[in-house]
Amino acid sequence: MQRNARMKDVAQAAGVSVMTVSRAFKKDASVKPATRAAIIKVADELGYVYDSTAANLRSQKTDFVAVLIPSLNNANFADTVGAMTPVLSEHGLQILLGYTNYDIHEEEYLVEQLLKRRPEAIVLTGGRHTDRTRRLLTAAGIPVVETWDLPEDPVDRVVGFSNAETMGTMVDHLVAQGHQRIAFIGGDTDGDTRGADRRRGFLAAMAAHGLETSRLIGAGTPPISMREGAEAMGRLLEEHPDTDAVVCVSDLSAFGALTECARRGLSVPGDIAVAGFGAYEIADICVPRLTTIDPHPARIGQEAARMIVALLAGAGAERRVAVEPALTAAESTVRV
Amino acid sequence: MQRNARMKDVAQAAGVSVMTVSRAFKKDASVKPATRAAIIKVADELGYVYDSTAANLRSQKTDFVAVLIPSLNNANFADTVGAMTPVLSEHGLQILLGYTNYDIHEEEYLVEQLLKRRPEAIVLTGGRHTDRTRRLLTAAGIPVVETWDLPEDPVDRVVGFSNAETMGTMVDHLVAQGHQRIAFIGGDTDGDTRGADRRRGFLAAMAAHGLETSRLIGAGTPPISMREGAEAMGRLLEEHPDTDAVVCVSDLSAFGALTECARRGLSVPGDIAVAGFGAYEIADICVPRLTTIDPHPARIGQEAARMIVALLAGAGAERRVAVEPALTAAESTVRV
DNA sequence: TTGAAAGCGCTAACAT
DNA sequence: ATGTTAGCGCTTTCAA
Repeated sequence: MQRNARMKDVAQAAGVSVMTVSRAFKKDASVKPATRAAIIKVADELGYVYDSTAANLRSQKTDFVAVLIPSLNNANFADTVGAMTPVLSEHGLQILLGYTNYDIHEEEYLVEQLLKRRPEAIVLTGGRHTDRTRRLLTAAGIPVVETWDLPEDPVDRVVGFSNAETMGTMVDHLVAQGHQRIAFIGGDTDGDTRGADRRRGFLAAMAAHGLETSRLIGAGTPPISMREGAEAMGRLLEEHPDTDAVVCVSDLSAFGALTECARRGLSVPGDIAVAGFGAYEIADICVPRLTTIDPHPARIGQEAARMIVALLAGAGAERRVAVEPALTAAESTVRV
Repeated sequence: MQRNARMKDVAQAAGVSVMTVSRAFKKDASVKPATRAAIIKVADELGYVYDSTAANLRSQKTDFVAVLIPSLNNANFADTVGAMTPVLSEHGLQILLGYTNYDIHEEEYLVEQLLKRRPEAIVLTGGRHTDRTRRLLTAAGIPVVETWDLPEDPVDRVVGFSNAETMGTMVDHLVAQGHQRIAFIGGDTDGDTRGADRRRGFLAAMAAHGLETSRLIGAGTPPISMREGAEAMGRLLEEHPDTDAVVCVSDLSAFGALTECARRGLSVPGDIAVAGFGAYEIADICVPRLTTIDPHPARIGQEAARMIVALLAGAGAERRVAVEPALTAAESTVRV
């Protein structure tokens, strides 16, 4: 077994031309089955490994799809990527993953780096980017899909939902449960643009109900952890002891808030109702179960991947696919 | 701004040769600053984007490091990858990530696919692979780093710890707390080889203490979710009501077990002690806090990345780096 | 400090 | 069903 066999070596050993080897490897129907079998056998013996870097250059196709998410360590985004993978893989496409740490400048850097790899398409999380990012994306001339948002002026295509509007559903639910003095626990900065949109949506919905919007607790720099959620809950209970419900920017911070209540001997929802966002697994198993909003992360991924496959096949695709989030009311806000 | 400018176009527009443009882009000191500035300016105006696919082929370097993890949706592995990223990125290396769904055959497929992309090195999770995977890896002639395990016969290099031996620490701790009738909740299959190693380690440690090893609860196909942990806890309490402690294969299943106790009105650790594995954030915030083992996922990633950087620089590196896990005793197993 | 020639390992296009 | 020729967009190498 010789090191670093090339297609040429396989061709020589099999007594055919390089082109025939190339065809045999891409399952071109025009290669005689016996010839292909012989080639595959020889290639195996030589330990030949196909070199896609050469194919990429010659055919001007990399079969890469660049995907940018805010964080690797987030079940929601993992679900979106997880749902994209089989759809893309089925069409020979491979994901080139990057994570931005919730920073649009980091995103700009990554977009620049990834475009050099000549992906066939690019998927972003969120609808807010630097001007330069937008320029780079537009100039790249490939399908661009923004997800987890539904911006007014998408770069190209969008699959997602309005984080702001969705909060209206949550506030409506809490108000219907009889809550009025409702607080919001979220990030201090707009680094997590989706989190910031949720805060804005919360304020708008409260105002629409004619409710006071002073109970805004900053829990730290996004993403907000369980611990930060717990700390914020502590501050909320001290600064606004008469609060009767709290909406958290995610289920993780909401769970942290729950634990703080447990440690203080407060009953949820008896003393205070707690709601989250994201439909993480924890929401459905913690005690009490968390009222949350399911943004259907896997559906977003699937739709985005389908869109890309269609566009790369030269077929059309909608510019805007709305994936409607669903509120799941559970024990943490519903008094029995 | 013209579409698809090449280096040649930039060279023409700047009135220099392609080679000078190439040098200007890689910050070759031999290019006169003024020349470089002019080239960068022209490139910008043309909307030129460097094409690494061509460079990859010619220089036989992709600057890719392939990294395989069992699942995207796991904070432990995300931490490992997250710690590798900055170290590699600093040296111009980019991660090409794949996930195996805890399946060594899926791993084999991915290794085969990824090697075609000609990565400079490859990082795997775990020390158990198919024979073909091992052959492919060996033949690739690049640094191979196995992580999250400490196999006897590594393919090349290892950074990790013994999942089996680490369980000894946990059993010792529980025994020291006065527990004897200790159960284990883990996967039904060996798909998660690390989980299976933990189960084996648990059995060995129990035997070493002369304790009964019949309380093995299968919680489903790995990875074991919170929900499966809760269900398994339910079965454990029914089948072996006199159990006084339970070790779970991960903090996630352990948390599920905790919630089941809470729903049944059982006190932890008063009625039964519960321990996990992984030092996930939840272990340190749930009520009661979980006794767990911190395998230092970030340290594993950092060491693996450093090893790769060293090897690619032609420097030496240890074949075997042990990262010692640490037990954190907390409320869930310690009676006050 | 810059340039010219050659070529990385494949595949498109055309030929037979 | 298979082969020949040319070339993808860079960088290596050698030269000046």
